[in-house]
Amino acid sequence: MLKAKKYLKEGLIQLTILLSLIGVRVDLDSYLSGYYSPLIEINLGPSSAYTQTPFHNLRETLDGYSVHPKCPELDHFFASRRLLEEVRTLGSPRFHTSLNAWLVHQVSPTDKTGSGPSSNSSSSSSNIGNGPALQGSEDDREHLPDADQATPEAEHGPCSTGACAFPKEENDVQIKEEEEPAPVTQLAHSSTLEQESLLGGVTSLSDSESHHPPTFDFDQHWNNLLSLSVTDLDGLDSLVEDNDITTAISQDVSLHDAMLTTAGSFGVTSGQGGARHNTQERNLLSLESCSSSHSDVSPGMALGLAALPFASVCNLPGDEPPHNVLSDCLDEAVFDQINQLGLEGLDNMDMQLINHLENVTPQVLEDLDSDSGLSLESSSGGPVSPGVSDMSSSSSSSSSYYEDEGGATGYSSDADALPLKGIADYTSEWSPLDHSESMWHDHSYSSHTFFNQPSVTLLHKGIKEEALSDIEESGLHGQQMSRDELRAQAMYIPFSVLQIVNMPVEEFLEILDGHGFSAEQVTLLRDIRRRGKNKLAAQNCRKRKLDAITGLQEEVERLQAQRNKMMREKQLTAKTMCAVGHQIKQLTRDILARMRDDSGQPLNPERVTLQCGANGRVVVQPLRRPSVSTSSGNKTDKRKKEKKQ
DNA sequence: ACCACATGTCATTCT
DNA sequence: TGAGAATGACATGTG
Repeated sequence: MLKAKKYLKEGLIQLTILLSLIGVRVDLDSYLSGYYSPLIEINLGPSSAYTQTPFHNLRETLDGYSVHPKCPELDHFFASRRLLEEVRTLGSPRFHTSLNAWLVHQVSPTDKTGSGPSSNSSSSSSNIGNGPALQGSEDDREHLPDADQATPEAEHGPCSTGACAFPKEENDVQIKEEEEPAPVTQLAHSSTLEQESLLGGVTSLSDSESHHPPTFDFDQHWNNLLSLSVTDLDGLDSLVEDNDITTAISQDVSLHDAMLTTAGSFGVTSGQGGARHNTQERNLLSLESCSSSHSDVSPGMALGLAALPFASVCNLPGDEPPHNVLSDCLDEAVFDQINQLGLEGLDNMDMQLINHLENVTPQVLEDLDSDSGLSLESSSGGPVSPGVSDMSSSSSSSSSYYEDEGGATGYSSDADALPLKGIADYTSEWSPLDHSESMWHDHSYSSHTFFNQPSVTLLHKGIKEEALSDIEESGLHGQQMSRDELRAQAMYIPFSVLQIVNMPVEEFLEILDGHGFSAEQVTLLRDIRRRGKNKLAAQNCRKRKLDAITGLQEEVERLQAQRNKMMREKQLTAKTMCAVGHQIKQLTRDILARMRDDSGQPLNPERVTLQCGANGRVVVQPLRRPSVSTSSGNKTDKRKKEKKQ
């Protein structure tokens, strides 16, 4: 019954489309709002049609669910999605691809045998080689009672009808991913062909008997469009695990449920459940670890958003339940559409995605989080190392050694990865560790080689201040170590400068109080920390200053360009006005030359002129002599001046 | 030697 | 009230 209802709606939609092609608008909102709600009209002129909620409308919904308003990735994501939708509608003005999402249910599970409907690569063939695309829909509409029988037939693959010219579609999803860089051009191409085929379909509706069995040309056509939608929804399609089309249709599983049930097990085929699920959850831990405050984002969601342009996951509010963050904000209709996508090769795609995520290094994730261009805080290990988590977790402070706020916000090094207990467990070892990418830009005081050493043995207590001065004066160590490093060594402070600077203030205060440091050592520790913080602050400040200068320069250029443009427009307008004035004058002369006064003499253009009134009437008016008027005016002015005097 | 630039440091103010 | 961020000014090293 549900299938029949769907096919009835399909027929209605297709009828609506047909009617829209001839300029008749049909409001299916009330009809379909229960299933495809809400419907949104896209006014595309004479062929406007009602369509289902476009995905980009989720932006507002997401706003309602407190998605971080400053998330640039999200902005980019929705902006690009909106643009893509606009391009799609431009290229295919008669349909909105979202409308066709549920038609993909006719994709057969037996498509693995090579007869399945192509979601993307078959677009050209189906558009070119096959006749009117609407023919299939017409047949579909005529065979609505046979919809249940038609579905299994469709499951045997549309290529059985001869409509598919690309029989090998086992990895259509992968192909989709590979061809993703050129969706717009492909879309434009397919859209043009689509229009042609649609027009052909309109003209050939009457002779439907001579055409192929139902739906497949049309379905492939829809699938072509849908494949783009699916490409757009690549962050979601991995959440659909059911390949069985009939199951997808009959069970009516919402994506909401799919997200919850397949969270972390995206793409896992039924029956494999457990272990793989855990494995993928583990895989996602690295993704989640990019921000500890977001650790409660569900793996499924994380993966789904990982497909977004570098995952706005990290900016999602961590205190939001996962389904509240995404699934609640997704339209129910979108869920239905996506749920019903019988996507072949989804497992393959998911595994690729998983592998891709596994290959994402913490450094990459850190780069995604950090918007700073400074190299000082980018370490080889990155802040997303487990050590950081350990440290921050072991720390009683809420802050971390690495403050991920963008810019030069912290001394970043592998020393940060040391658990604090390990730091506290000092005896005679320094542990600056690998600072190959550390913040030490001070070419005057330090060099990277010092930090490349895995560990530097602390100078033992026998070394005196003189030794320090000797070291400082000596070329080698004096060049390799910063002043504060030397001072710290000289004062037997068992912490590296990085540790001193980056540790939370609570830890720092505990160390100052609890380790029996002398007053000089405490002062030095405070100075080292202050200088280190200030060094970073200075670097940030300079970066901001440069950015501000750059921004101002760009604005100056923009304003100059705008000024030049306006100047050109002004000149052009002046020229136009001059030409128009000249034309008017010439026309006036012509007209006056053909007119006669009461005595039958032609009007003198020197004495009269034509005036166009506000009501459109043109009258002849005597022309004032400017010399007379000005002279009289001057006389009156002179009189006024005399009166005043 | 001079200059431009990068970077560190200090002092100060503000949050 | 202290920590830290921000920033101007100065010092220093480098090319």
